[in-house]
Parts: sequence; C-alpha cells; structure tokens
Amino acid sequence: MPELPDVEAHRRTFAEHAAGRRVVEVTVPDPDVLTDTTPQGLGRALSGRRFAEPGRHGKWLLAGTGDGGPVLAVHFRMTGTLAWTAEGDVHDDDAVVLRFEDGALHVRTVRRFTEVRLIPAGDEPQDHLGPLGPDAWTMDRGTFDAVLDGRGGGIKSALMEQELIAGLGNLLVDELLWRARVHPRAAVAALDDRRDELWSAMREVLRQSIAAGHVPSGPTWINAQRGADDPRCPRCDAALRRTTVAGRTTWWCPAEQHLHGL
DNA sequence: CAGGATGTTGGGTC
DNA sequence: CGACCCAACATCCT
Repeated sequence: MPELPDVEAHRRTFAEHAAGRRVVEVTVPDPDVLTDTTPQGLGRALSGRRFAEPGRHGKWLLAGTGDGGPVLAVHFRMTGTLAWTAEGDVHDDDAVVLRFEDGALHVRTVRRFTEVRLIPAGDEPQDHLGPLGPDAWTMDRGTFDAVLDGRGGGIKSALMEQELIAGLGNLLVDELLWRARVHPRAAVAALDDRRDELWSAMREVLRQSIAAGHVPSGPTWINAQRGADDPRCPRCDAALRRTTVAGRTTWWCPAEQHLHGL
C-alpha cells in the first residue's frame, strides 16, 4: 500500500505510540528485512532508548532517538504496514517488533521486500537512504520547477523517479496526471505551460491522500476505477484506457488527457 | 495455472 | 551521461 500518504499515516502512528517512549525490547522475526545490521545490533542500538518525533522523507519513515542517537529507517515497499497493539503478540507477517511499556509497534510485510535500516548515531540519514530528491509534500513550487527544468523523457517516468522527487508512486501519479489533464507519456519539455496544473494537482492529491492516510478511492478518484468491470472517467464518463508507462500499469482518460504539443 | 500487484535495484541497450 | 526496458526479489489473489 505504501506511497507517501501511507507512510505519513505510519509516521503518525509512530508519533502517537512511540515518541517519547522507552524501548523495552526489540525482536526480529524476519531478519531478512535488516540490510545493514543484525537483530542483535538493532536491539543493542535501540533497547532502553526513547524515540524522538518521527520524520519522513519520500517513502522512508525515519524514527530518530534524539540527541544524535541512532535512527531507525523503514521502507515499506509494496506490502509493508506499521501496526500498534496493546498486547504485543507476534503476528505471522511481523518482521520487526518494538516493545514499549504499554504495547508494541509491529513492522509487517507480506511480500517481505520491506527494508529496515539502522543509521548509526551521528550520521546523516540522507547518506544512508540512497539518492533521493526533495520530498513531494514539503517541497515548494520553485523546487518543483527546478527539478523538472531540463528533464528529458515522459512526465510519468519523471514524477515516479525517486531521485528526482521523493514520495510519488504509481497511484498518485496516475491520479494527479488525470486531474491535470496531462497524458502520462507527455514529454516534460512539452509541459512548460502546464506546470501550474501539475503543481496544483499534485498538491491537492497529496493533501487529500495524507488526510485519509492512503490514496482515496471515492467517486472522484480515477484510482477507484482501476480493475473495475467497466472503468470510466469520473468526469466525462469516457472508457478509461490501460497501458504500461514507465514499466507500471497506467490508467488514463483518452478523452481528456493530452500530449500537449507532441 | 498464468499473470499481476500501490516499490526498488541492478544490468543491459541505445 | 540520460532515459528506457526488463528481470528479479516473495507472496497472495484473481
């Protein structure tokens, strides 16, 4: 599930239950999710420490321990979630469990691509996450323009590129392109006069998705038409088209979304 | 049973 | 170098 809005919801869960609390115990039912540490290393680094307010960059959840202490970084990939339970019982899909006095946070993953990293005390988180562009939600309009200026290729692949803009995924990009009435294969270079529409569509899609904690699938969202028996444009009722763009299944309205000059 | 799934990476191509 | 394409990762669902 996780795109930026889902991770933001997990960040809120983490903030509610873990910020300011002391870690009692760390267990790692699936050590494969640890890419740069071991269950013992993770336990040694976190046990007894208190978490600070968690942060997020793109699709990474960043849970620091304050005062330059180590940072727990979680990337949920496609099927990861974060759950709080008062009982702390280990679930089948649990990969990492952080126990506190009054319950536990469970990093869960079905397909087990989820990645949990331990950023050593004093290190910059950015140096451990691979190349990431500015966060899609917190960046400003000038940064958005700067990132697209001079970029070749298509708009969907650009918006999906985490090194360019961090946080947008397949659903969000289809949704915002539909709102901006821009064809997913439109060349970035052909969209100089559509930047306002792209920017406001991105802001609006992110604002509503973050409020919901996921990409909504209501009647005004193209996302809800994905895989429907007879997928239709929520605005004009045209039959939606399904193609592959940037390696991902892409839904778009052939009546409303244009190439803009190509 | 084959194919696809909201993500990323590494390899190869042009 | 810049952009594209595909396979692979592990598991579930249609």
